[in-house]
Amino acid sequence: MENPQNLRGLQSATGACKLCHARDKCMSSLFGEHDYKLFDRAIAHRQPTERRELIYMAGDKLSSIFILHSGSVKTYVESVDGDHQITGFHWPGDVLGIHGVQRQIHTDTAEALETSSVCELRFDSFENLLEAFPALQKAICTQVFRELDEEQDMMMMLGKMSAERRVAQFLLKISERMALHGCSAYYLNLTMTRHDIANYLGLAVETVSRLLTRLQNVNIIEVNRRSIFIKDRQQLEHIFDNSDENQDHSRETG
Amino acid sequence: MENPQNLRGLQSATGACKLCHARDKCMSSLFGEHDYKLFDRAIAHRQPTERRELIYMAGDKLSSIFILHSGSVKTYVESVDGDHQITGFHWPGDVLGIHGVQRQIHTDTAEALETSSVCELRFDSFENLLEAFPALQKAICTQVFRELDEEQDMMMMLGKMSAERRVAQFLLKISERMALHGCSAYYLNLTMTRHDIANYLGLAVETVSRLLTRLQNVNIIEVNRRSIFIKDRQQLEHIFDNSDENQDHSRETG
DNA sequence: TCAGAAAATTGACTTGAGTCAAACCGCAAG
DNA sequence: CTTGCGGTTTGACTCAAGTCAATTTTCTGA
Repeated sequence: MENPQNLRGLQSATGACKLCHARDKCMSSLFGEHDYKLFDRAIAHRQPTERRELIYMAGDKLSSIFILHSGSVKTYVESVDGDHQITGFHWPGDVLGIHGVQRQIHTDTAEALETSSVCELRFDSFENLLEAFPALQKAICTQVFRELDEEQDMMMMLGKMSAERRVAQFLLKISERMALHGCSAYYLNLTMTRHDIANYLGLAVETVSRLLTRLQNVNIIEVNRRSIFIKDRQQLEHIFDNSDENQDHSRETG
Repeated sequence: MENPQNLRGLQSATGACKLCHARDKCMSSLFGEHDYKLFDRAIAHRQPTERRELIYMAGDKLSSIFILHSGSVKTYVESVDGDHQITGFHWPGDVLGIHGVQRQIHTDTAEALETSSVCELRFDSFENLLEAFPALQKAICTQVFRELDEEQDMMMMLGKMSAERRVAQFLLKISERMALHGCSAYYLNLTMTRHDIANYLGLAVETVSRLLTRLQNVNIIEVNRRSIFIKDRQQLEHIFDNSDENQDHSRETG
């Protein structure tokens, strides 16, 4: 197996991190000057991944983690019967593959939603990786705990929220995320299909479609296929946290 | 702040781990002879926690993690509007509080379902804790990644499964867990209310109740309040993974 | 030992969201 | 420019699961 310090292939990215547009969102920014160079050297760039192509697959041996450089990605887990649940959408700076890092087997599958590129951080064992990059420990920890938090939010959503509320939350989440990237928080350009959204939110496609048009009819958003313009963010937030004052206790609260 | 090596209070547990009945399920068992003694010394026993009492609360400063020694516990997260989602039920050997360990703030609340006791592992910072107990790093990692996996399963359940399937899965999960503890895998003695179960599964109490009686009527289980006897495990598994061959694609699969 | 509260069950009724089916739109390949 | 296909929307209808309400059972504490 390779050593993190080794360069890998022709496309190794020495110095590339310094120029990377996503640098401030990437964990590379957490390294000091010295470690940073090491890190930069250990990173390899892959050929861009096309829409529908997989970056890795559940069950695969895990020998790298990936940092999304550009594009967008969905991750999902599969159940026995071929059904699957999308567990997250990802944007530049996000780390992919962390989930399986300890058992060295991917537990989820990562699929590009559009042409995307990832930086690959190879290692032969998790322990060695952390030894080679002590600064990485904190970064990975942060990432893992963030995922735990996100999954908790998700459970709350899937267990307790009405369809309308889910859609509102979804739009708000994307909006916030876009803002983080210096993109408009109001003009969203979705890269996932309605199917993906529906699956992620635990709804039927038709329901998502209907709710989007309903939100359009009451002048909260403007929908045009994959583009969504948020006209009245306040109302959207209101739907998210009040959900119209009824339906609130529609499910058991323990 | 205290140091992990310091004993804490009169109830410090020197040697107690060696005698603990839950030892083989506890992370103390991961330590070698030397580290083990240190660990044992750093652990303090608390007064037993009564039913409905909290072990810790979301938002509290986190200065310990807890290992459940006896009894059972539920953890839940709260949303803005006072609603909450139960994120897990816990049994002896389980580690509680890991979730907030990095930010040093509890993100969930742990409440005893019956008189329970926990072992407390105090520390002033996560880093110091790991320094003091290098062996702990792996144990905590394992725990964290297990939680990630469990939350993924949970998302799958909440997003995709019919009510009947959820209940079947719930019973099977409890059954497996009981078996791990040397208890019967067939005779379950639940410590949580129907409300708790309903909340956990994202259903209404009435639905849970009805499904349990339905399963009883078709002779798969026998229900008597909190006691459930699994008469036909195979059928139960069948419900879980086939869910009657219909309803399978009731929700979008992306 | 008894009263009141909490938990659990059951029935009747409602409804949010799913299913089925048809039509529509827009891009990409020929 | 046409055709096809994947993705999206819309309408009509159904049903799983929720709500409301009443009753029973069990627990708790004075």
